[in-house]
Amino acid sequence: MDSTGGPQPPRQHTGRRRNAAARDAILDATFDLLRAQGASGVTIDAIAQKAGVGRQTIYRWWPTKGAVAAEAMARRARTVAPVRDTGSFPDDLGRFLIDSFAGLEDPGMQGALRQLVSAAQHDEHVADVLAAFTAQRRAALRSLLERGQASGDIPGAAHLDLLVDIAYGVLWYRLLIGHAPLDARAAGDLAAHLIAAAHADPEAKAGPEAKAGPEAHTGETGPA
Amino acid sequence: MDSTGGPQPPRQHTGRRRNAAARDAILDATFDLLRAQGASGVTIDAIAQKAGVGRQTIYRWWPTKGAVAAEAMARRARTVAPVRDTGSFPDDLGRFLIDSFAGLEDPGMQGALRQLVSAAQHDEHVADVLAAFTAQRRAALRSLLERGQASGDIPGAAHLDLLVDIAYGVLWYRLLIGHAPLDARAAGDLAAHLIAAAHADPEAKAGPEAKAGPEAHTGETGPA
DNA sequence: ATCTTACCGAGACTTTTAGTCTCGTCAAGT
DNA sequence: ACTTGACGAGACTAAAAGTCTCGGTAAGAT
Repeated sequence: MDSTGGPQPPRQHTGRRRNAAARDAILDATFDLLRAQGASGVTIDAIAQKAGVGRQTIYRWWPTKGAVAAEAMARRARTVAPVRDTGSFPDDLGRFLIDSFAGLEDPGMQGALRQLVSAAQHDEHVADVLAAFTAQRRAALRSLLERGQASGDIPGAAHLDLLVDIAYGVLWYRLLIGHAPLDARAAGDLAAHLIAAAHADPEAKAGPEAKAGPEAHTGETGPA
Repeated sequence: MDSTGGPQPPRQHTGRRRNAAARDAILDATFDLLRAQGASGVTIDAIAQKAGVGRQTIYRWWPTKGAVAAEAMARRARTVAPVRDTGSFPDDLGRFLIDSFAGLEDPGMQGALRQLVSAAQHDEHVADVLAAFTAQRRAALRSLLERGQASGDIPGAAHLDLLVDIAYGVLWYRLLIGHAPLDARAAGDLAAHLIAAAHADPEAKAGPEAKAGPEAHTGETGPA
């Protein structure tokens, strides 16, 4: 525990300017608590005490506890799963998914991400952060798939958005339900599936009213 | 609101036997509150008042609030998405997915399921119910896919478990993030994808260490 | 140099809600 | 008739979010 900040490091005031050190201490303490003790350990009191900060200092800069936790998560989540370009699209795709899954190896990180989704369901601020984060990840994967289209590894007619949702759907579904592992083998299977599936005719024989008429979209994206 | 039970229907005691009517009233009230007001409206007080029941009566039969909510959800969720057998596997698969997505049309039901996942992350009883529910749904879809294998619509070498996770992964991912619709068109696209993907060689060209040997695991895959 | 402003840590305070405890009541089983 | 155990009601405790106030302190303006 205490991977970054100790319980109560002494710190100077900065007068009438916002204290960046206090801000960092709060976010670090929040992330550490989230990883170490799960959501139940993250209370405003605990954050304030671990960061060596008054509670009001937290509420001066964030509207709710969820907003603090969301920003603490988002700060760390940027470093995971870069898009690479080795020249081989299948390699790049497989590597991207393996990296994405490997970023979840730490049980603390798994728990933190689960809590992020959980909190997003009843805290608008968290929902915003989660939406932005997942959108950025989808965009990263989509850009990779578009490169695969350019190189001919994926046919131009493929439904890239569906492929992206399939990849992240499997990831989040297994993360939240926990019925199947998220290891390198799963990432490889998934990469193989995406490439193979894209090659199959995307306009293949569909179900009954698969090509549903204009009445299909109920009202764009649902609530939440 | 008040789709099933009114606020306070008078009810008789049953003496030293458990009152089944009280039990039903509690579960109905919980489900109605969940649909109508979301998770924030579901308090033990509100359930007890709406059901016309004492709070202790709730705690006599369920260990936590989450357990009540989970059982209330599970009671209703059984009716959705039956597996049909029309003789045409593609039709049956498309119909199953359309039914599954249609069960989420009601925004109240969407919210209720989101709350179920959310609560499962910090309540063991809810997690158990959610695991059992999702496992039952996966088994239903898997049995359908196995019939597709038997009929030759899906090759025998396909990874059925991955296909199942893809279908439910897309469903839950879109439900929880809310970036894309869950309508009949999406269900049709998904059904077409599953059939087309299964036809592509499942042992197709994979990523870098897709068929990972023992050394592929960077640092042992995490638990979960 | 002094004054004003705004942040800081601390802690008392309010409010909400989960969960416990107790009590008088009432009907089923003996 | 008597015992048992569920029932409705409500007081009670505990935990935690969020608000309010206070003395202290340093940056920036006069």
